[in-house]
Amino acid sequence: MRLNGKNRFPAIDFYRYFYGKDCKSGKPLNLYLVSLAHDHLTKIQHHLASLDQSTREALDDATQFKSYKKNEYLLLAGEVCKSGFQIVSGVARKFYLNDGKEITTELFFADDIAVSLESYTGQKPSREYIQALEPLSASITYYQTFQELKQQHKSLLELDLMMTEYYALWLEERLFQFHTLDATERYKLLLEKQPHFVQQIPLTYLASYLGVSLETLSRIRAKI
Amino acid sequence: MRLNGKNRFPAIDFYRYFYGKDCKSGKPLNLYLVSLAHDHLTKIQHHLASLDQSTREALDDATQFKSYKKNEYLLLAGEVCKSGFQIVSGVARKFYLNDGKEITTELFFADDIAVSLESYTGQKPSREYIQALEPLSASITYYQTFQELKQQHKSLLELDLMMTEYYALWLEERLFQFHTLDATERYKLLLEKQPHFVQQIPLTYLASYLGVSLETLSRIRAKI
DNA sequence: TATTTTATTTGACCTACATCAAATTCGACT
DNA sequence: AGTCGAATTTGATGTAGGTCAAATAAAATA
Repeated sequence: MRLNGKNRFPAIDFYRYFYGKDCKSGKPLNLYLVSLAHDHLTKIQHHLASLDQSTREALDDATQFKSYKKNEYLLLAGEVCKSGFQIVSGVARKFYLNDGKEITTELFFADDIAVSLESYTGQKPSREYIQALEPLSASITYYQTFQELKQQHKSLLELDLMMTEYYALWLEERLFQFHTLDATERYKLLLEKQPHFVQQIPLTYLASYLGVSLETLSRIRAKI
Repeated sequence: MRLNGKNRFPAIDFYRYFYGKDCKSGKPLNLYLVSLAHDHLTKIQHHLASLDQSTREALDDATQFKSYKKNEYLLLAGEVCKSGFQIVSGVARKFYLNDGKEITTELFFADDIAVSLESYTGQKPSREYIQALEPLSASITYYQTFQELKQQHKSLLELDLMMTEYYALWLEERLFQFHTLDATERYKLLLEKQPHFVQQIPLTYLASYLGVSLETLSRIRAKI
């Protein structure tokens, strides 16, 4: 699949976690990442822009489109995550089951790449589900193929490293937020920095993603 | 610095996050990683073992030892994390300040590699501190040097990717635990799987690492 | 060994948030 | 428009764990 010249593996949501200040006090927050993630994404963009022609073509040729209906699963727990899904359009979520309850850990929008890292990197059964929340189309790159491509094109190996670093930074940021912000602050931050999350994601999933109960999130919204 | 043949960049604590069951019920836990991290470390070990001679020597030559006194900082907030620290002996912690309070995010033992990822990968001022908790010696590899080595030796680029993946998996596991276990369960798990943490780390830091107050941890210990 | 300092425990109280349950609003479909 | 089911809100109540303060215990230093 080719997108003639248009960057692939690009944005991973450019605005995600580009936070600058504490939403409670309004004063600069002692924030872990602040603009870090932003810089890191810029780095990735640059890297992508400077991929040589043959690499880009090899990469494009290795991918294919696939469409999913609303609520359809891109990945089921128990399956091996044999490919990475770059969202072309639509919205998806990643979640796991604990004690019979779904815990949503990540939300995916256009350009984001959805994988279950543990399953993908180890090629073992996933404990996570990836589910389309609305009709969705994704460009798919198979693990096996990408592994081979990385051997042939060092720049793709570098790309993989950068994206993994980015994910790790994102996880650090998430941990940071859970440790330092209360539910209201987390919601306000989301509202400020990723308003599309709030607009497009059903409350249940949003609450789970923010680590609060549905009822509490509802009260928070009423209060603000 | 050479360690004639002995693997470097190795363990990162082989037993870390190799959990199999729920400490509350004793029944198998719907656990995210279970043996995943273990497998991933095995993969890293294999990769290390199969580095070719020239690569290993280049790597060894690029490192040097450094010793730190108790409470001395390997990295201060505000500084750029210009190197990775592989602990040879001693114990260290990573923490940041929030609202004047220290939040400990990671504990390092022999063979672990201590860095501030955001600072290291972006070569920008760190928001985290890394501090020796007792007399410590570390083998140091400079960022700049390692970047160059990665260009010359693809296997080191692959190594970096694997280690970053490992760190991301570790972060996922940590998030998982915070979402699914209460303070007592987290402590019990730590006690079961990483007893050396409990033995060697002062309670204050341990509490912070577990995300509870000092007093609560003290009560948990009294209760068990 | 006595004395100060630091680490840990214990107690009393409080708050953010969960849980359960009922009410309401919103949408989809006939 | 009217009906059914799902999503969201609102209410009442419970609790894990935080905070502040005081009491020990342990460690360091004179």
